[in-house]
Amino acid sequence: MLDPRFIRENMELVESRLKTRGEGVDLGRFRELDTRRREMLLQSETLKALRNKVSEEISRIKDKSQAQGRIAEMREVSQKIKGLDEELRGVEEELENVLLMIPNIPHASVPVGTSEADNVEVRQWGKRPVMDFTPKPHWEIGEDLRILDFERGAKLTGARFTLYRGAGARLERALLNFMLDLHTERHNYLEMLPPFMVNRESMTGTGQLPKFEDDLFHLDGVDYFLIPTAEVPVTNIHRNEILRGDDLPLLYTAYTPCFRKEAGSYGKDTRGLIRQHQFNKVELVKFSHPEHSYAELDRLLDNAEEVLRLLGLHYRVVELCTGDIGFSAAKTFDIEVWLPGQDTFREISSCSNFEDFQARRASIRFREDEKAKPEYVHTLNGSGLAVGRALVAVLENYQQADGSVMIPEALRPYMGGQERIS
RNA sequence: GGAGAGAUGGCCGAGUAGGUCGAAGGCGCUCGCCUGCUAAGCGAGUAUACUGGGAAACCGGUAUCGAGGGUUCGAAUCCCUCUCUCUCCGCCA
Repeated sequence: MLDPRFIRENMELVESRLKTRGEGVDLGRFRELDTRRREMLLQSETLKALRNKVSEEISRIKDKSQAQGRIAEMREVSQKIKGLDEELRGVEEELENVLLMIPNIPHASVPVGTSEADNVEVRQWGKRPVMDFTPKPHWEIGEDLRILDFERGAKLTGARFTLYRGAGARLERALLNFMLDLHTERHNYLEMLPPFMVNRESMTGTGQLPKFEDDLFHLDGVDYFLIPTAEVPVTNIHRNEILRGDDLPLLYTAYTPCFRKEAGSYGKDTRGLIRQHQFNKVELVKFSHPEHSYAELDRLLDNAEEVLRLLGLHYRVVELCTGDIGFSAAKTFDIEVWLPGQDTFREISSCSNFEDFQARRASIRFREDEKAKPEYVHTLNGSGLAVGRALVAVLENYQQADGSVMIPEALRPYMGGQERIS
């Protein structure tokens, strides 16, 4: 959520900055409601001040029969207040809804663009593996080795669900343990294991709601949602809290499955593991001092890249343009891993600084020191990494001419020393 | 799922015949005094949000005692609903 006061005072600026996202945001409604709200608030509060004053006078009168006139008067004042407050509540509710639907303002450094095509490549690491045979896509590798079973996944649940079998299941587990160990032991993140379903407040805090309810799985009978990313529970750990400035930055990592309806992606990536309704992810989340959040973003991105470097996987880093960054983000870098089986780079991590956008929604603040006023923290997060897609990358990059797959050095301790899947 | 108890400020904890309670007291914290240093002691201060005025320092108003409604001139205190926590029973990994 943007700061309403900031919008009020910088209407044109906000409107033009948001326009670069490609969504026309009309702030006229905001201005109308905001003005109306303050007018009504003033009226209501003036009457309340009067009532408080007179009520206090009444309390001092011993003989209440002397106070009948004023009591009657206040009865009317109270009626008026009640009416005003009711109307005010309606206005505030609508204002809140308007505010919750306004996306974050992109950081000044974000390249302006309208689509994915305008994203800017920042760097590449490693190079494409040399293969003297035609590389297979991972779904073929997985089926041939009988470690991925798409048909039975579909039987058990439906499209976009997969059964991992044997070494496939273990490879997935190896990857996520490897990632968690790296981030906790080498990068100083604190491991969390949060609930995999959360309530509406949490989803609103990070920005999934109210705008993207269609993308979420909702439980029947209780108002809970399956999390689409660990970002939601982990960021909301500190919802409605005031943190100590000394404790910042807080670095958390968490493995969770992620559940997404992928509404609107019908027909896209229908084969293989790329786009599933359920996938595993190791997430990195930071609560940062506002002044250091961009330095923290660079570090977070590097922490995520480190996973790929240790796995020896070729990748590139892309800076998303204004037209492509997410609703809540002020700036985002994607990491895309090379997939020989598909002859292309595919997103495997997305690292963002949300600045105070989520912090304001979720009311996550800190005090610089004991005396200081609370300020909003900056929240950041990034995948470190998407485990399913990492498995895809391993299969496709380490496939051999004979159909087997070499296991990257770094993962072997997690595979009981196994060097190859065949 | 059944029965009961509870939810007050950073923490602990008073406050139920409704008014002077944003809320006693203690702890913690901040500043000052004092002691050669430390501890102890003494004094003052110590919530948040919105809002009006002001360049600002700051001054004023309103709200907040789990959340939401109700009764009343007036509610932390009375009534209703909900949420959460704890205890016991049942069920269960």
